[in-house]
Amino acid sequence: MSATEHLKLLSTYEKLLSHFGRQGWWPGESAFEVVLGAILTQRANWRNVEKAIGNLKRAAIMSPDAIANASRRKLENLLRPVGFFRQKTTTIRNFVRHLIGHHEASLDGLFDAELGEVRGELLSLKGIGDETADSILLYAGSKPSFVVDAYTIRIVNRLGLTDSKQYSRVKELFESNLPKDIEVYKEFHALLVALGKKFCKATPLCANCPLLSDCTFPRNVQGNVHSQ
DNA sequence: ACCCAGGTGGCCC
DNA sequence: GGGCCACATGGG
Repeated sequence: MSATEHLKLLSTYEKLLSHFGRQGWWPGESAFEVVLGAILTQRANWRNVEKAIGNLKRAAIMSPDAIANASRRKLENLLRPVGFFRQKTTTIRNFVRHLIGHHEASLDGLFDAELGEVRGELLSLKGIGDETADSILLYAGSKPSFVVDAYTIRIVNRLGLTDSKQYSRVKELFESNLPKDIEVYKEFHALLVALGKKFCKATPLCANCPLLSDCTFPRNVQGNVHSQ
């Protein structure tokens, strides 16, 4: 990546921060709740994730042990609002069983290893892929692992920073061009999601987009309201 | 009646 | 590596 593009990435962060303000991610009262949210939000609206987490809290099932002791059917019913609830129930049960079996039910125990090692451990659990692993590492474990999502890829593609759609490539783009700062990683990802939700859908709503002048997305296509 | 949401894994070539 | 599919609920 050229020096110009390096600066473009940094200025993108500054522009998003001044436009949207601090996002303060991840929403959640505890590290364990962040882990659950990271799994539950896979291809799901956050509103529905909040419902499911509310269901767990009301049922007093918010610890690794409580989840391990709950029946599959009980969990599935509580998690129903997020969609893909059978898969996510399996993933969450696998996660807490791993935590109990290998780390005495302690998240600190899980995170008490090198980033790459913990990442590999998370990825070995079925249902936890790149984005979920990185969300857990960054927002629950405070480890410097940049989180890439569909919006992130779409946005850097449209900014002309890369044409790659590969998770690992885009992650590397951010990690090799940003200061290795947990707060920057946390905030940048949250800001990209804020931008994505508001302006960078499949059919973009470009009017008032704070990055309009940096965008290389083809103009004058149907649905694209880039100003002439 | 559509379309989409802060993905993942399996299978195919 | 890329393309396609199932997984499932709820809001616009």
